[in-house]
Amino acid sequence: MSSTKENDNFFEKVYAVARKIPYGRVTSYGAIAGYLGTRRSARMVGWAMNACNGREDVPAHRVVNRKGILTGKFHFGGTNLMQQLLESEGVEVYENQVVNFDELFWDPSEEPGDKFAEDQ
DNA sequence: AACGTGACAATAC
DNA sequence: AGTATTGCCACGT
Repeated sequence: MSSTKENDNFFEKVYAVARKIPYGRVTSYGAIAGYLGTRRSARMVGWAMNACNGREDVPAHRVVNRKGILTGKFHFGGTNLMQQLLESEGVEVYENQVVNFDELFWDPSEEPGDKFAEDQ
C-alpha cells in the first residue's frame, strides 16, 4: 500500500481505450496517445502496453504502429501469436503488417455510443 | 535520487 | 523522396 498510485492514470486510460477497440479493428499508438492528449508520447502508450503484458483485458494485439506493422509481436512470445490473433479476427496481416490498415484503422474518437455513420 | 530504457511519431536535413 | 535525429514521459534498475 503506500504510495498513492491507486490507478495508473495514464496506463488506465490506455487500457481503457485499448479495451474499447472493436473486434476486427486496429488502432495505432499515436491515435491512443493523441486521444489522451499526448500525441507526442506515443512511446508511453507502447510502454503502457508493455505493462499490459498479462492483462487479457487489453487486446494489445489490436494495437499497431502508424504503419500498421505489428511492432510488438515479439512481445507476444516471440511468435506470430499477435498475427494469428488478428487474422483470427478477420484482419489480414502480411509480413507483420496489417493489410487495409486504412480501413481497419479505428480511432478512439470514433468510439461509438450513438452513431452508426460510417461514411459520413 | 539519477540514468537508461522503450511495443512511436513527427520534424529536419 | 528516404534517412537521421529529436521529442516525449513514465517505468525499471
